[in-house]
Amino acid sequence: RLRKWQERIRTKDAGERNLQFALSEIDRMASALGVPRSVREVASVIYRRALNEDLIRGRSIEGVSTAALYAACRQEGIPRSLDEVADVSRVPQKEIGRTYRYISQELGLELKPVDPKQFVPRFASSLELSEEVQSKATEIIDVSAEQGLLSGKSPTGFAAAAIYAASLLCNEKKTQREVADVAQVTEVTIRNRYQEQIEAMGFR
Amino acid sequence: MTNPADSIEIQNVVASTGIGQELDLEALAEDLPGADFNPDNFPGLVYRTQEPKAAALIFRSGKIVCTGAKSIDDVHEALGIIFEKLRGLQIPVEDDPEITVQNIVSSADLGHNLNLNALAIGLGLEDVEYEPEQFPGLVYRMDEPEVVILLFGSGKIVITGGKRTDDAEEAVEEIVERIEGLGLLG
DNA sequence: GCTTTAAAAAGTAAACT
DNA sequence: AGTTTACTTTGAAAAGC
Repeated sequence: RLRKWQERIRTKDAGERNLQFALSEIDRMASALGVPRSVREVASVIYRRALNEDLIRGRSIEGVSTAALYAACRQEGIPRSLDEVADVSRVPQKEIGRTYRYISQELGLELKPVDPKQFVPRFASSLELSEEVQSKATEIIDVSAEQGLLSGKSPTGFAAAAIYAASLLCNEKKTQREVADVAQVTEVTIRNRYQEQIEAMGFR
Repeated sequence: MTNPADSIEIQNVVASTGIGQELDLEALAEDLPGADFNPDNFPGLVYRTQEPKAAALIFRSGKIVCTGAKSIDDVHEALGIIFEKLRGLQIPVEDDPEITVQNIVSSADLGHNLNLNALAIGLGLEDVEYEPEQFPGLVYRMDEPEVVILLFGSGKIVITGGKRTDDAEEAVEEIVERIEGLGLLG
């Protein structure tokens, strides 16, 4: 009947519009975060998969879009923290985290925990630190993680402390506040992780 | 050489029951000293017992949820106190209402630090949630017994979701076995 | 899904002194 | 910088939006 046709067209249009909205949101947030086009494509694929698996029911399109982008960044090895992603999304950080865990589980993404080392190049370059500081920070992360200090710790805080320590060791000192600001953690967290890492490195 | 199962401590028991009688919570809030009732926030009336320490959510239907008790005996004791209080208010309460344990939260100590990163991969990413950016514990959903275990870097763990006292003990034995099998227990 | 209750684990954070 | 308080996670029930 005519009504059924109209309804089908309406829902098809609505679905199409929703998909377009989601993809444009992914694009907007990805631009704001400065992630490469390849990551946006991965995010779009994740979003479409979530759509096909009917994972959006009961959740906001914006939330799933943001979570898909967060997951894509991780999958591509250039993670953004939930804080950073939340800054460019209109969905609260808590919901992004929950939605990420949900789609990650349902789609079987099986992403490994974020490696703090993956934050080093980006944080260090926005602090205008040298290549030398970056490799020192990477070494500090490896050594302290090897000694079991990473378990349960936030990867951003862990990376921030290592960068702070490396900047001191390489005579390119940045203050705890400066590092804390780019990593979006507190100075207290940097101080705490820094003490443990310095000890693990055999300094002090 | 201490057995991790011996370190198990029950931290909280959640149980439900009912008195088989509808209640006027507005009136009950007046007659029960210390009762909290904010129907705009939540439909249940909150009543806390001191000894044993527990909190009860009392509903208009006469159904009651008890939480915060440290043992199943404490749940029965706390609910017994509440039943008597209600009878004292001339409210008819069934002779001995059936009490169903819904969840037991326990803590334990495996006695060794854990490499949660290695554990996440070893236990299988499909059964594990480990997002240290959001929470420091690794969440592991176990099939048998059907419980959820939170594992921390210190080796301390939380077992929840079980309904029987034995669930925690079986879960600890099972998780120790699995971690040892992976060569990840100190 | 949310609301409320309780308790543990450990990390992070904010408000004070 | 140190302390206190509080929030993150897990699980379950209750009645109702």
